[in-house]
Amino acid sequence: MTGPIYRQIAEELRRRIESGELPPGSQLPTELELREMFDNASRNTVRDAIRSLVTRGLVVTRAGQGTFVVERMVPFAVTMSTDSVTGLGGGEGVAYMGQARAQRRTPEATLPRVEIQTVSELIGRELRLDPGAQVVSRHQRLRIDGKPWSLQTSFYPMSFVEQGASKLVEAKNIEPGAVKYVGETLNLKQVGYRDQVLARQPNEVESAFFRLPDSGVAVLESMRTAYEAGGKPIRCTVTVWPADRNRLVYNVGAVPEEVLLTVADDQPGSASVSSATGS
Amino acid sequence: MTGPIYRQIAEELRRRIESGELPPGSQLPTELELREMFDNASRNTVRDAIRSLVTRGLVVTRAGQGTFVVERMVPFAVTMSTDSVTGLGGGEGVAYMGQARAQRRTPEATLPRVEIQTVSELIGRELRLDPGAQVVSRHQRLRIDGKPWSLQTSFYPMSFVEQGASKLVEAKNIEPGAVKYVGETLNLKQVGYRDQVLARQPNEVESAFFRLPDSGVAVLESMRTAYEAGGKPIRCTVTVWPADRNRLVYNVGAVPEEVLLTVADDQPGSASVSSATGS
DNA sequence: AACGATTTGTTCGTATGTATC
DNA sequence: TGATACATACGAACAAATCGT
Repeated sequence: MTGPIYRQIAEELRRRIESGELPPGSQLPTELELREMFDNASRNTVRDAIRSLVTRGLVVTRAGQGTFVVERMVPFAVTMSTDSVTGLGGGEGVAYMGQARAQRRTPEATLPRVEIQTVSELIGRELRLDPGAQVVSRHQRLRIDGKPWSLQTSFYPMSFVEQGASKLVEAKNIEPGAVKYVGETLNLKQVGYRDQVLARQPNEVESAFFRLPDSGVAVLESMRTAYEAGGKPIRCTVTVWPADRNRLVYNVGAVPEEVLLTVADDQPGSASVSSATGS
Repeated sequence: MTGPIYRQIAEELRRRIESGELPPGSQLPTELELREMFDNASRNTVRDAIRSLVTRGLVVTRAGQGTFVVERMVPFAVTMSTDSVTGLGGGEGVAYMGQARAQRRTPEATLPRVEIQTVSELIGRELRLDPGAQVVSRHQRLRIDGKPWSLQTSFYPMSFVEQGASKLVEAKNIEPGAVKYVGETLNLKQVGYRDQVLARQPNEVESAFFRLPDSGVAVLESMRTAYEAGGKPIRCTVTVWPADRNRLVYNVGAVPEEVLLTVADDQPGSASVSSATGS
């Protein structure tokens, strides 16, 4: 056919996977078997083909065992906003909102690791602080059913601590919720927030914590900046999830209640695949 | 050190890139030069190291030219929701909202490619249609400044057409906006929507349209389901963007106006990198 | 616990093709 | 046209992980 050999092999395997001939969880032929199947191509050529499937997230390789079609777990729906039902006017721990909605699963968080840092350029712009200003960062690792789920870091202006919100620098959970605590202590009420959502490749720390394979799985990152009534930013929270088992849900305006309780249980990409077919 | 040679080489190169010693756009040493730099490792070993950097999105290779540190373009902020300023109670083309906000850039869309399909399981669940029901799909490709930007497909129940919204099956832009047209024709008013955001590896069509490299760049997908006052879904829109040059912005509640107009111009991952450092 | 068989992972050498300048 | 640089392909050997005996 056309194109390099490793690509032809990869395409053929992809066809068999997507047709269901190689169902999720099943083992691919070994590299030696694939060699024979494809005109005695070199083992390295077969491995190039497999590598391209790994990068696309279609298969995983396990040393000593074989190569397997990925079994996607049920994606977890993280509710990021709900106008109608919850009516979250101001108070509660916005950063924990999604976690609290863990349907039928039990979330747990490590104690926060608290640091006082010179603000980065990025966070400084969000919190509208001068370069060189100090911020409190509170970092947590969250798990669901014991499995790593998200990494989260919240940044507050150090001035909040000086003005009396001293619990911010304690490495303990702030019980009524950090936003509520800051609101009560400093008389600041959260009236809105802005989420910036992006996807990127994981860094080393994230790969290790989430136990991600060498490649193929991106992470979703949300940077949430919360504002008080005067329009001043109160805090900035950066949360990172592995993209293969999470989706972020934003409800805007009136959304039927039964939909709000729905758990997403489909395969990602299905919609666009069908829509994009046939240039 | 520890670990395989190609990993050591990759780590060393990554260090030089992130320290600024190899700034964005600069050329890496050639494979032969890298061979000499790293204890006369095999050229294949050097290539393995570079490949891992490509997969992480740190460098790109160009045949005949060399390997270069990636230059990220300014990420485009796609506004997905604004409660306060725009006050989008119901009408306007929700799916085009983000595009209309193209700051200082000129968006253009292809004419819609219209198809009548049997509904997929995924879309059927969103639109609450029975299996086997028919839907109208309207597919568009959007560009900004002539460069590919997003792929978008909207699905409507075929019953809408039978009830009089005949423009839905015409391969032309619906001028007042499709949602408005449906609303006026069928007396349905959009009162809310639900966005599901995920990230995944691009499929073939997407890779081709967005001209994505073989690996390293994920796509962001948003599936937006719009609801009318009775709680019935009106339409479902799936939009896909390349993740390396877009971020989705959700404004909830009161967000200061000057923030709404801000263009994001930072590097992704900066926030979490600093926060995650030091386990 | 030890061993062998199987399977993927790493590393090397070499040759040739293709893109770019 | 030639030189340079990455892309593809092959063969070979040994390492490391896994599993069953």
